[in-house]
Amino acid sequence: MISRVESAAATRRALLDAAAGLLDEGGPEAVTLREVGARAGVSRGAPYRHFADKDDLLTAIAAQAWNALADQAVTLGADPELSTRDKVRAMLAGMLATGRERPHLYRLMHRPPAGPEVLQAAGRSQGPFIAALSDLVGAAQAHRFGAVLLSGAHGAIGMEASGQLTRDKWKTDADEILDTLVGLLPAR
Amino acid sequence: MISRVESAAATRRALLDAAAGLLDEGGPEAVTLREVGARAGVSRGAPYRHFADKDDLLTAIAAQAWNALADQAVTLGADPELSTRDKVRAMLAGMLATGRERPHLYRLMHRPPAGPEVLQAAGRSQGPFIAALSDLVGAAQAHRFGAVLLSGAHGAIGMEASGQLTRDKWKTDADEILDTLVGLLPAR
DNA sequence: GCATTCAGTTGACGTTGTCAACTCTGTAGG
DNA sequence: CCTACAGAGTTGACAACGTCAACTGAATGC
Repeated sequence: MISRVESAAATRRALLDAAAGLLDEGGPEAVTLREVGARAGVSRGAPYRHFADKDDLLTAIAAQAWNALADQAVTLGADPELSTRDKVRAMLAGMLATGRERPHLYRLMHRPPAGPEVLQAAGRSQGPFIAALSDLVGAAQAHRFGAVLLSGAHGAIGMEASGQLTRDKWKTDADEILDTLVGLLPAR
Repeated sequence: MISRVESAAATRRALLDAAAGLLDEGGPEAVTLREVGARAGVSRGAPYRHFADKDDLLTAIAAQAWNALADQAVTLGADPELSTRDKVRAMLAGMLATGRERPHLYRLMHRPPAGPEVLQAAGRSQGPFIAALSDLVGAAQAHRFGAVLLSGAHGAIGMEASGQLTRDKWKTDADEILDTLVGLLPAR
């Protein structure tokens, strides 16, 4: 038997999935509440029972994506097979993979201004990152290194997405930039 | 006496200025062709005499902004008072200033996918940048260094704009990240 | 002087986000 | 078991928007 709250939660998930799918397939302008509702099997007004407005729905998608990245970071941080340096590298590579496979979602995740919901989810993904860096460079330097690494990775992903970072022009790509950035860390 | 082509060019400029102003003041959703026309003193249909559609108008604004940055870079590159390292630093600082003072415009400049018009204007701004780096690290390494520096700067600007790079959380800011990045270059 | 070109206007249409009123159905309280 | 309620979902309506087609008018070239 499906209770009412279960059914409502399922609809909410269906709406999020539908919107994320439309975003991936057709970019931001393809995400219309009417089409989101249709894909989720409900009407155009149904989303307003679960989200304040369209922006709120998009924010929820961004937060969800950040949380998925956070889960991945937590898993990587706890992996005993990986060196600390490889953990850092893998966390940045996870961001790069999102940027390449789901560019519109990636851009949505960095849409300003980030609300508290998104900031918290993003912060959760940065916890294991800082922890790994603390192992390598000490707690005092971890934040400064982290900011440089994260900025570099985020910038490379963005420039690659917009078509500005091409191997043709720069003789390199985002992967190599990640290598260079991680290479700044002491090897331990 | 104002000829017809002069008047048309003036209207085109007025449309660009109006759209850029609306973008700065109210973000992307504040840029409506109706309001752009009103600010430029023409009707809602007038923009279609100068731009294919709204997207084309936004692209023109992005290209214009890149060209302004390119002009600045050219001037900096030719400044005999500045050390090569200071030139590089100043060029990146120019990007940072745009990102802080006109965040919506900055985001528009990096909107994917960048059309040829935007790519060319952006490339023009990168010429002096590469030239300065060649002075410091040699032509062979200039591109690889340039990609890292530009990625780092762009990422820091973007994270600051979205509210993710705060001194409270990272004990640093975009200025210091720029210093760190430029510090990677040999001092000459 | 005349035809032409082209910037600019206006009316219209489809799409979209959003609200208000409505229906319907589990669920809680007696 | 019955009733009242809460809340998920639907539908009609509206304003705003991008865009097109038809139209106007004036500067330009011959």
